[in-house]
Amino acid sequence: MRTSWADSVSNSAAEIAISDKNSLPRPTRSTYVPPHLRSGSISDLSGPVTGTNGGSRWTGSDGGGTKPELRRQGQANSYATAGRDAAAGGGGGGGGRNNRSGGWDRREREVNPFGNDDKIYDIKQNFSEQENSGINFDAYEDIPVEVSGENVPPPVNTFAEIDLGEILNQNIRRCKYVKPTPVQRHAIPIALAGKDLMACAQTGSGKTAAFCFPLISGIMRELYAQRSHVGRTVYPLGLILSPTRELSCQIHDEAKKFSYQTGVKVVVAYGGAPINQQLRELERGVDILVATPGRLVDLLERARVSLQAVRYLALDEADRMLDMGFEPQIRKIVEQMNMPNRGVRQTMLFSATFPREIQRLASDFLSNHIFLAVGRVGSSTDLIVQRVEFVLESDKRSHLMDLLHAQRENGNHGKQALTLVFVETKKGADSLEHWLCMNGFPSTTIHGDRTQQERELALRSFKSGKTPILVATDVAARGLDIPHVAHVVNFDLPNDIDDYVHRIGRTGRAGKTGLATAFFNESNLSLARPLAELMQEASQEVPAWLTHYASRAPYGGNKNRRSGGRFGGSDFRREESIGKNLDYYSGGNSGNAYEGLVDIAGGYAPGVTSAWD
DNA sequence: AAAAAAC
Repeated sequence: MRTSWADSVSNSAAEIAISDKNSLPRPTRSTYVPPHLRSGSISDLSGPVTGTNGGSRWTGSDGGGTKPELRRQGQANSYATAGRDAAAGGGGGGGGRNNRSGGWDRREREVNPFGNDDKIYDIKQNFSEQENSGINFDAYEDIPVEVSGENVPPPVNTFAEIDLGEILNQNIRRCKYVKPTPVQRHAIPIALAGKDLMACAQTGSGKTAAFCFPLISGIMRELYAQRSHVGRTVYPLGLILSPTRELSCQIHDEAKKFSYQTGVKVVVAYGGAPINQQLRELERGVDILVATPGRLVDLLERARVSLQAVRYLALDEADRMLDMGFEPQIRKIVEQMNMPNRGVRQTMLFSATFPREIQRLASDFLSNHIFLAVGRVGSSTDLIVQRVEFVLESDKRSHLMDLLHAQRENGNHGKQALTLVFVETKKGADSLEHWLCMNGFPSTTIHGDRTQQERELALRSFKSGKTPILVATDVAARGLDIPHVAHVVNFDLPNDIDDYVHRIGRTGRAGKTGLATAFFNESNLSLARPLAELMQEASQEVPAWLTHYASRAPYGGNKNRRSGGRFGGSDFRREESIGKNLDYYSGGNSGNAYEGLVDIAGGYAPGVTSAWD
């Protein structure tokens, strides 16, 4: 029984894959060029992407003066053919897409990220299993959708409608995805059409796959986009950035599953871990680089990575990536590191929340983008039961203890359900964790003062149930897909309602239900109004005392950018054009499949989405 | 004020 979108493989299988990665046999020379390609002259390398001298894309100095030592693999005929080769386990079929990876057939070298769970070939046998794969798709029907922008491609209802190719389809089946989630149904066709995209979708609704599939598919399709390197500099074609190391790892793990046997190589780079291993991995070739910003800048400054060949840029948790703390770094990476300009590359931004001012800032990186919002009110799903309790600072620990005791007694055979406890500070995390352990609740903690090793150990220990309580700072607030989290406790509430949305989104994933409890007191007054509104929109019970605090809170005091208190899903261009009494889309919108608000999934007539609008 | 992100 699975609860996660991509991590449909059992934890143990995933761990095997991780440990195998460390013992992978490596080619003795990363720059090996197979004999049949050695005769390839440099003039063969002057394609649109790989041409160092005449190539229009590479205008930097990387190749200047030195003789470029580019690898180029045989042209693929079609990836469908490669897929048959791969499925048959056949040896080096000439021209297969898999040959991209370095000229020699490395399929046997590729760790199967699905481990022992790889049973896709008997589709019929697996069909009933798929239907029970733990993804509750019914929970995603009736979902309001807003799309704006020019020439929006229509959504699809099945993966079969999307021409992703046979290999990707096999991986989709291996992941036990039966049909696309709403964000996937809309975002994948938009991305495949080459459009820039800003996409808001609820936590846990399958965003990673929504940007990974088009990236992988696009890289497979582009015959001229051959992987290459100049000296020790590698040139990824796709770049995926995320705000935390653990999230980058998670995206990498999922992307590895999606790209299995496609020949598309995914590499991850993040701080806190020895750089040498990451460098070696990069040297072996990279098509899609998943990274945190700091380590990427390091790699760029060492000239071990160049962004000149990037055709796809995806920012996960994009509003976080563009907030005050990250924006300068992102701007440096995107604007000052030889990355092709917007409009040349394709840019996709994903998040569950998208404050209007961040949308405005993000438009610097986008070219005529399509805005997509998929989700129910509040962007907190109504799969999560939200509770708020008034708890004085001094009572928080004993109150938490009461909750944990009750939970243990109600739980399965006295086993503690996985509980994620968010606190404000790193010190507070350590001290609460220590206190819980002293009081008989096996706990661990994850925050930025711990070593990366400790952080990853904590996460594993929590996932496995060894320490069923994880005390965390906001490092764990976004994106992490931890199956079976039954309860999120906001021991300390965040100051920003968007952070609250992301935190509680660690439960209630993949269509499963979850519980979120918040401890509210007088130090959280600024959150009273947005929290009350959010809960009300999600049809949650709002305590009278909270309504009271909310009514006394000053208007506009918080940076609630939700006009009318709605879920953070509305195109800032639309709002601003309304404000200026201008129709931003007067020219281009007429040909749209959807104009304005259309409920595609729910079967409502247009205009009946007022509750959400 | 706090958190995250390179060495």
